[in-house]
Amino acid sequence: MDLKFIRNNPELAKQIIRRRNESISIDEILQIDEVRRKTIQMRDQLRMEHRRLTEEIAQRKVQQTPVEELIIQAKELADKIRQIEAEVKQKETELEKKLAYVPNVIHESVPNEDTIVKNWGDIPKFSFKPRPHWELGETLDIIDFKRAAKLAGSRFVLFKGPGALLERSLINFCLDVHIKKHGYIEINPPSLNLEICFYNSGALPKLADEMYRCANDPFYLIPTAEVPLVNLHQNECFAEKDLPKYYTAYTPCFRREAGSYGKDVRGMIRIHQFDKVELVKFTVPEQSYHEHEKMREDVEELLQLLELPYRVKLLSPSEMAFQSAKTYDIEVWAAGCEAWLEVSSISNCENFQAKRANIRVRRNNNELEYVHILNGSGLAFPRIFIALIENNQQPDGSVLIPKVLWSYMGGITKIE
RNA sequence: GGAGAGAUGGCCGAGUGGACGAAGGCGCAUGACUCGAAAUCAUGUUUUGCCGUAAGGCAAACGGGGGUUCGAAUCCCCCUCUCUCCGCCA
Repeated sequence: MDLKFIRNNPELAKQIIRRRNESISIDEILQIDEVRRKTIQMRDQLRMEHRRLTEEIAQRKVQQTPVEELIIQAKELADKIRQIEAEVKQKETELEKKLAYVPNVIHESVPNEDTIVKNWGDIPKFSFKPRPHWELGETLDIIDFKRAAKLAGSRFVLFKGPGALLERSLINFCLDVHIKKHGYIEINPPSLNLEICFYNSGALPKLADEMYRCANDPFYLIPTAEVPLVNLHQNECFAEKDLPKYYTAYTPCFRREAGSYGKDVRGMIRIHQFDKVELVKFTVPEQSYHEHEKMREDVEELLQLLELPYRVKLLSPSEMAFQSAKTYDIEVWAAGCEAWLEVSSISNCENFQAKRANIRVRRNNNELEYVHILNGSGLAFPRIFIALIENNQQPDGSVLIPKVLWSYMGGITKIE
């Protein structure tokens, strides 16, 4: 929601804030905006007068008639303008600060409660009690939490031998499907990004506590490749024929998990650094919901190829990310933890990020318009790794590798 | 890290204090000419904010920020990025 939207639809804006469980005050914003506009009018009026004076001075200089009196007048005016300019700037800053906390609109198809819209695959049955990944990983010597803790403390993981290979294979497999089959362009971006990029994508200011910040440099570690991918085209203007644009990137993702001390403490369901392949699309507005469904299919296809049972959840407004207008979460079943793990979140952010990052499209009719930007995980790995080894474990403690990964695993079909 | 050069509209490129939102060229759009096209000619061709139902009006912007001045693309300071050279390094 931008300022104009709020100004034209104050009641709707308030309703959206309520439904999303946000707390920013629309009335306060409108109040500041009104003062701001009045001040701008005053400023522009004075500037006009000042300009007239300046032009008069220039003319008189040419005609060599005296100008001292005019200069004194202009000087006074200039002082006054400087004052009012400062006021305008102050109001604008104040307003900007508030607007930074205004979330995106909600798409009409979003329900009030989280809704499961699809189930795929059968939950695996076992003749024995399936073990969780932290046990399996230790027995197979492919995950080492103790040594990871030596390096980085709790909530970090370290893959070893075939485990490291499996993680790497998963990454490559996902990238390859997106690149070769779905037409995404691979990007390998910096993992440290400038503050402005986080603001543009919607991570800042809201999630400041969730991110790692560099002490001596103006960077944050990215919590997702959504940040660099969305910002690739910062301050750019597409030609309509160049859209849609599909990007994918593998990056490590860093999250402080500040608000989740008691949650998912065992294993690697929730860790500070994890691998993820991300998808981002830039589209014209009228295509974005179609592209949103397509992106979801792209992600689902990976899970089907990996033979992991999953369900698709359409999120309610209070569960959606700040920048998203509509989000699907995809969750896989992990037999050892006996839980559905979120492995992808697929969002249409409409023009929210495009407005912040100033990314537009020159339409065929020559008009300028903000693009729509979508993002989705495809996929988030340690959790895929978890589901894979937990679901594919055998009575003897070994783990079968799905067929699609064999070539990536150098022919290994089983970890034992 | 040190030294130097640069950043102007969709692109190239001029502009060292007032007549510059910005010459000239290219590109693009529309029109004329043409059976049609090319060439040629003519006209047009940035964005943002504020006011206005609209037509339109006003203001701002020459990498970003600050300063000098009645007046800044032009002078001064800081920053960013690009290029060249030196140092260092996977």
